Amino acid sequence: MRILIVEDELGISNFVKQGLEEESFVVNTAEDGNQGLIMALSNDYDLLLLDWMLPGLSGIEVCKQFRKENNNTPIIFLTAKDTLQETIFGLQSGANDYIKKPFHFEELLERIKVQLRSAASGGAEKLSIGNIVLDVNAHQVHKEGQEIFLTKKEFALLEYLIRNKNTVCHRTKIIESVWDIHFEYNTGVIDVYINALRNKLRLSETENYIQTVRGIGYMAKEL
Amino acid sequence: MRILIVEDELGISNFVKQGLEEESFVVNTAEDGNQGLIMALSNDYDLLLLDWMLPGLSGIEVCKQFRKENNNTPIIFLTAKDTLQETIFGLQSGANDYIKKPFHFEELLERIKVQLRSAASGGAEKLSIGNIVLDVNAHQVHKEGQEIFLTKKEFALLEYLIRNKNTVCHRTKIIESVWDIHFEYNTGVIDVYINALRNKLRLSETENYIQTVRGIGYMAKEL
DNA sequence: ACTATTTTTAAGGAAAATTTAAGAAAACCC
DNA sequence: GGGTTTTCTTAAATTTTCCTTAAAAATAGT
Repeated sequence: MRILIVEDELGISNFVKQGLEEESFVVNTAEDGNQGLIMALSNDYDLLLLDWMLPGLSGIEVCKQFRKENNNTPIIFLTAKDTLQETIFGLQSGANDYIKKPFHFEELLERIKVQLRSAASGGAEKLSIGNIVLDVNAHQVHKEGQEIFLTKKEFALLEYLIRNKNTVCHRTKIIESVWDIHFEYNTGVIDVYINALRNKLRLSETENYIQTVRGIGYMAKEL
Repeated sequence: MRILIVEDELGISNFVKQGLEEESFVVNTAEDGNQGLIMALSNDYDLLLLDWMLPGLSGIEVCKQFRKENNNTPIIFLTAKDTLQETIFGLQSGANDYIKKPFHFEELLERIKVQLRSAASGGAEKLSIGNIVLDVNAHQVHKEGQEIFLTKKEFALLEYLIRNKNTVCHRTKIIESVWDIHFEYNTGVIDVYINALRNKLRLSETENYIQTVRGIGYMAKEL
C-alpha cells in the first residue's frame, strides 16, 4: 500500500511517515502543493494525506485538481485546529475525511484503514470468522469447505458483521450500512435476518459467532 | 453526556435519538424553537443539535439567543440547505459545525465526537481506572485483559464515574446524567447498580475503586 | 401473467434489563 | 449502647428488548 503525504512541516510528516512505515506502508512525502500534485498524478498511490496550508498550491487546490483526474483514491485532510470552515470546504471539494491537528497517530491510522478498506472492496477478498469463509467477489459462503447459500441481504449483513468483527455493531449502523435506511426505522428486519443467518450457518452453542448485545446491537466474535 | 435535539421532523429526531442512546448518550428532544430554547437554557447539555427550519423560532434565532447566555456548549446545525452563504451565516451565528440533510448517522456521530472532544479537551476513547479499561466506542470493559460484560445502564454509570474519577459524584448529579431524572427522586436504582458494578468488576478490598461517600454519593478513586 | 423466491411486516411469547421494594447491615450521632 | 439514618443486598414486579414464526408484500424469473 502506497501513501503520499503532502505536508510542509517536516516534523509532522516525518512522524507520520515513520509510523506508517512501521505499519508496512510505503510512504512518499512532498513539501509543497505543486510537487504534491505532480507526484500524486504521476504515481499510483492508494491514499493521499493532504495538509491544508501548503506553500505553492493550497491543499484544497491540490484536492480539486487531483479529483479531476482521479475519482477513487481516498484523500484525508490534515487541518489545523479551529479552522472549521476549512474542513467544510475540504469535504465539499472531494476529500473523503479530515482529521484535526494535533491528532493521535492511532486515530489517523484508523481513518486510513477505513478509507483503504472501503476503496479496496473490489479486489479478490475473502473474509472469515471461525470456520466460516466469505468470498466477497464470488458472493459465496463456505463453512468447513461446504457451501452455504445466502440471499443478498443475508450475505450483506454477514459481510458487515465480519468486517467489523470483534466490535459491537450498533443497530443504527447496521440498518444504515446494510439497508441504506437513514431516518426513522422501527422495523424488526435485523432480528429476522440475524435469525436466518444463525440458522443457515448452523451455529451451535459452542460456535455462536453472532452474539447479541442487548440494547445496542450485535457482534460477530472470533471465539 | 447529555444531548438536546431540536427538530420538528419526528422521523429524524427519533432516528438520531435512538442512535445516540445506543452510544450511551442521554438524549432529550424538542419539537419547536421556543421549546428548544427553553430546554437548552434550563438544562446543562453537553451538545445541541439544531434543525435549521423550525416552527416558532428559527434554528438561527435559537442559536443566537442561546449563545448570549452560554458560550461553551457546542452546537451542530442540521440543515437541508447547503449553499455556502447560509452555512457561513450559521457558523457566524455561533454554531460549531453543521451537517447537511440527509446525512449518515455515522458522520453525525463523528462530528459530535469531534465537538465533544475539543470541548472536553482530550476526551480519549478509552477511559480507565486501575486495572479496568473502558472502551467507549466498542462498548466494552476489560479488567486485566479479560472482558467483563456490562448492561447499558451499568456501562453508562461506570463511564460517568470514571469520567469524574477522583471527585465525589453526588447522587443527584448521577441520577441526572445517567438516568435523566431531574427532580424528586426517591429511588434506590443507583445503589442497585453500584452493587451490580462492584460485583461484576469483582472489586476486592484492596482494589475497591468505587467508594461510597456517605450522605453524598460515590467516587471512583484511583488507588 | 404466473410462479418462486426474497424481503419485509407483524405479533405472541421468551428472555433479559431495569426498577421497585423491603429487610439486613453498616455508619453515624447522641 | 440505643436510636436513627444511610447504604447494601436480594427478590420480585415491571418494562424493554429480542427471538421465532407466519403471513403479506415486493422482486425476479420464466
